[in-house]
Amino acid sequence: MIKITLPDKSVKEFPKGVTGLEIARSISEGLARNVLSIEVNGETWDLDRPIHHDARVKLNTWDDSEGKATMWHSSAHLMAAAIEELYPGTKFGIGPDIENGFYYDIDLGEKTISSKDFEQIEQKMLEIARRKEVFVRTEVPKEEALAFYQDKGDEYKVDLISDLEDGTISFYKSGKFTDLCKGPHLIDTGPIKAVKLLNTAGAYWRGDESRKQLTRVYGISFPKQKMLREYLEMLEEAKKRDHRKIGRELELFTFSARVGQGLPLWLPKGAELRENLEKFLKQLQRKAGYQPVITPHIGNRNLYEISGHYEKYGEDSFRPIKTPSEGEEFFLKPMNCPHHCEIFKSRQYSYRELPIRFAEFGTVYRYEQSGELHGLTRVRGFTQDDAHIFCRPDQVKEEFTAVIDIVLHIFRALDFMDYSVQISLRDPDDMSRYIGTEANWEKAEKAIIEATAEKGLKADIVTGEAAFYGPKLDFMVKDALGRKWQLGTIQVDYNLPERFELEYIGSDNQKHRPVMIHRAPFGSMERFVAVLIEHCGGNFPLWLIPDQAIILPISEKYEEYAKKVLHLLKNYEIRTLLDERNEKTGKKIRDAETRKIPYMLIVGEKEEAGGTISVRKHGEGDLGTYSIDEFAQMIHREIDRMISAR
RNA sequence: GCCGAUGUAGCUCAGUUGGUCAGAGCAGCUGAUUUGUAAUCAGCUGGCCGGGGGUUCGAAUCCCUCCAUCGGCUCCA
Repeated sequence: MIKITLPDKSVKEFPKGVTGLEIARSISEGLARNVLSIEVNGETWDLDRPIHHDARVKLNTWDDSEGKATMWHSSAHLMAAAIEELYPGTKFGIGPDIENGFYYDIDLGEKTISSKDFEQIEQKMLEIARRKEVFVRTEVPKEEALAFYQDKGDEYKVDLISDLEDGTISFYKSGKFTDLCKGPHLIDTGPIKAVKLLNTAGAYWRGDESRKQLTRVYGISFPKQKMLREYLEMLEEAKKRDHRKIGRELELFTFSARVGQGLPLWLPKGAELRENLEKFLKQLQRKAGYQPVITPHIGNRNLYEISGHYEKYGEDSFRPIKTPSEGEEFFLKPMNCPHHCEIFKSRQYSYRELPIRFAEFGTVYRYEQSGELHGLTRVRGFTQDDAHIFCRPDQVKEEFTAVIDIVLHIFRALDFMDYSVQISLRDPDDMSRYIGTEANWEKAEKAIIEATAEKGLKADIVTGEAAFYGPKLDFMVKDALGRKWQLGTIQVDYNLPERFELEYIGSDNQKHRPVMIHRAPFGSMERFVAVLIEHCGGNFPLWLIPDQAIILPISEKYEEYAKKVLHLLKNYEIRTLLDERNEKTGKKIRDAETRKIPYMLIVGEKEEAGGTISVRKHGEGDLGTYSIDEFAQMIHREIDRMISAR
């Protein structure tokens, strides 16, 4: 007998060799019907794999992410099986489960596959699923596995197996389809009741641009048809929050092919929104001891040779601008730091003056590959809410944590609580990608890790994601469709101060090298606004929104009174519009609701007589009658509540 | 940049196999209406069917090419 410990700490005895399915059945028939995989001492196993030793186990159902993963991984095999039947000769790459569903990378040779073919594949998948094909695990020696795929002519699998360690290699077979796979899988294809292929994409073999591009087919599956329907509805809902759609509807920004792709044009409402954000941060920065600086949009080639940007990005970036007679070369600035370094160099600093904090909403231009551009989140010209802190080595941690505080303050003010934090370190196996010494990198990475821990932030540590001059702490947020974007970033840099030979005079009257902290709490205004739009669905916080209120006169008769109210509210610094159109009140309300204006102020006979306004709140409805003063106080209180740190 | 898809009025979309196919709703303009918490009525304007080239007696529709957009891949200072 062996002892099996369940998640609730209860211990049950089973005969040696008991399987997950048998454990589930011993608990209840219902669980046995719904269980998808089992975790044995933290490792996910097939339900029919015998357990020979005492173990902690957890039974995974659809409600566990591990259960979904098992389902989706098996669904990837199911899709591959369907594709192999429909398109004989297809070669298969990899087919994992992902956060929402699964994909399989396939090579169809001369054939192509597109969304038109999806239905046929889905039908075939369901047909196979209904047969309840059992997933059979077999283990074979490496040579045998290689021979199998060499025979089949599938060079991708051969490539995969060649990289595996010698020994036995596991295969899973269900029906006619056999696949190299370490598992685990469902018992059989039965639980897969609903499938939907979502899209296709080109994907380089092993993520390497220089290798062949395979066709990646994305799909998702569910144990119930209803769940699929709900998932598709959810996707539709998410599309409604897409910043590109809302940006157009609310007239925030646009693009023009004539101006150039990836170059956003901010419309008046969008510009006002952005200015409100900038004002907010400028105020915060002034309090935190930042000094504004302003630098030009281009810089001499020499500047970027010193910073290392030229070597790193010169060839892949915009071409230089040349002066006609002197033959000088200038680049559109890709970053503000080199300019700020030169500002620091413009005079001598004492250790007593540090830290020096230079802040600039600096617009930068980067060549992004055309296929990478995406609304406001990935553009070729954007404005960073940039600042560079030049400090003494002993001030790094304190300055770093102070920046974290600013980022978190902003996130709170915008009710932006669903973010993740990532520490990006260098790739120790490929130091050629970076500038600077080992010792400097170690110091910088240590500073970030310690400061982050001190602030109690739970950060994922990712190697190989650092900037070329230093490690980063990034704040990431998901968009409406679940894609992750980097917003705020804080970077510790020992390298650029060396390259620019930055110095300050220490208490010992000697020259010392400062440390630089690069930081941008929003990241870029463009990307931040994009994510903000999707976060609030265009219903911006009251303090930020361009138009806070709109006056809706019942008829032309009350226009004079409406103008008086408008004047009063403007004196209260409430951003107010007046709808003077010759329309019925219902229409004006509908339009104001569509424009997502927070407050609608209806004025007619009653209001004019009493010197009041009828207040309707966006998305909520009639709030009743207020005096102008009362309303103004209410607005200001609401705003204060939002922007004061909670 | 690569793979795949898409491109018809400002916006959202119809347009059958190439042959009155240049359409609708909203928006806009002009009038009428003087309006009380999500759409008042009527009339009108508006499109080189993304650009260019080709096939054809004839192209929004088929082919090539360029541009832009969308979904991924790669990249992201």
